[in-house]
Amino acid sequence: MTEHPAARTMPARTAYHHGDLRAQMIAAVRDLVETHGPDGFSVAEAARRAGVSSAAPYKHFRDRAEILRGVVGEAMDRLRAAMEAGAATYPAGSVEAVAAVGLAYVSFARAEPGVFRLTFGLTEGHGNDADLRAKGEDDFGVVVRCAAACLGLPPDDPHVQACAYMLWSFVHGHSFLTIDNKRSVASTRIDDWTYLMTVSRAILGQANRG
Amino acid sequence: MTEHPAARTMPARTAYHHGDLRAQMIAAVRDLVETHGPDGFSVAEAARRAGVSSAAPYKHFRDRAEILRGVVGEAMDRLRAAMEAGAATYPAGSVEAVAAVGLAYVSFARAEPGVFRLTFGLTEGHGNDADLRAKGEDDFGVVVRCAAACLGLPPDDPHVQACAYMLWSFVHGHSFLTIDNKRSVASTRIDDWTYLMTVSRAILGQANRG
DNA sequence: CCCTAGAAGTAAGAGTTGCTAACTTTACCC
DNA sequence: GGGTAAAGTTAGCAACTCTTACTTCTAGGG
Repeated sequence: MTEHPAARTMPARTAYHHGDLRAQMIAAVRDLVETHGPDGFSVAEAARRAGVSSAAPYKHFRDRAEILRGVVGEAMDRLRAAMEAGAATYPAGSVEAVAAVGLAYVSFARAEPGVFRLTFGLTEGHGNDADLRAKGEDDFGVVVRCAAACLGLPPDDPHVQACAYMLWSFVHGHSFLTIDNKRSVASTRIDDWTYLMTVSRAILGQANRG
Repeated sequence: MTEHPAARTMPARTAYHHGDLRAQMIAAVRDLVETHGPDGFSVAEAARRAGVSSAAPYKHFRDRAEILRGVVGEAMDRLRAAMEAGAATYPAGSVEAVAAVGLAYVSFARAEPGVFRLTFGLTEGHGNDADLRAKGEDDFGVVVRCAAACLGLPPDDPHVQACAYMLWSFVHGHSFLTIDNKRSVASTRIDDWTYLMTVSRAILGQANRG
């Protein structure tokens, strides 16, 4: 799916065995993370699934952590795409568009809890990675733009930034509690959409109507 | 600190070498998790730090996961204590008390990001653990009671539950984004206390003044 | 068309880890 | 004191990460 830097230096698709082990490794790891949890994967097992020796991946990744970074980067791309798609289903500037972005976020977490947890949980090694940081800002940018459109303010307005951050932490927390099953602790069964609409309205309205 | 079940079956403090390897293991793992990240610990290294052979821990824990569960359980106890202490610094029923609970939560995450991440991130193996589940409900109970007092409603009121859940997901998300350094993505530098007060007021006020 | 550089793979191995099995040491209780 | 059981030890297996040295395939220039 995503085009990787390696595609530049490589004739793409015409190599020793696969020609595209990097992408296949990422896919395999994504699968493993999803089925066995974020730490329940091994590069050995992923290599096995890709049909190569356990040393082969090290021609494409420096170490285990870099493989994870690859998975996370790809996930962040997909998350952003999902958020943008969500926003696009409602008129720009509407509260619904904001809520839809949140729904896309939560849906992603629910659909791929392992990858989601990995993406936001394993920031030990790759927290300083410039590439991932940029992707993170891109993701946040979607929220910011929606909030800005809704509030009728420029995206760099401090109020917009504050609102976007609030929305993000809300949705992020909700996502985590959902996949951690902590949600059932509260005796209420809240519908995602109405929940997100309520929250979005509360946060955005607060600045608007004041 | 915390009294463990093992203390019952054991003469406590008068054994082979330590008499309390279980607690020392938990402490060692907590340290390792804090310094090397949630997956950057090994039971071998923890045992080494405790001054015992790498097989010794298995007399007290079934496996690696159970050690983690021990650390998480202890952390949840401390988190609850911190939240209760926070609430107690303001008059019962005040919005400040609610915000203080949130501040305790965020402070805990900031002080022990590794343990915090472990507590809420590693729900793969021990998500079904009854003990941890109970502790999680206890933690949530603090929020519920504060919200109930603030709203002047019984704790089992659906509205209280919904508000408490909202508050929790908000604070939870904020905590995670904070320790993930995602916070600096937003160009605003928000003070924790005013942030939490704003949020608490918004969520609780919404039902109150309507 | 060959031949060479280098990318992409393999096999073998060092070192660490999780966990088990079998044994030993210690403390308590009668 | 002797028996019992908890709490520790050593030894060892299988698996994993990552390295080194070797092989194989492909692309591209002369």
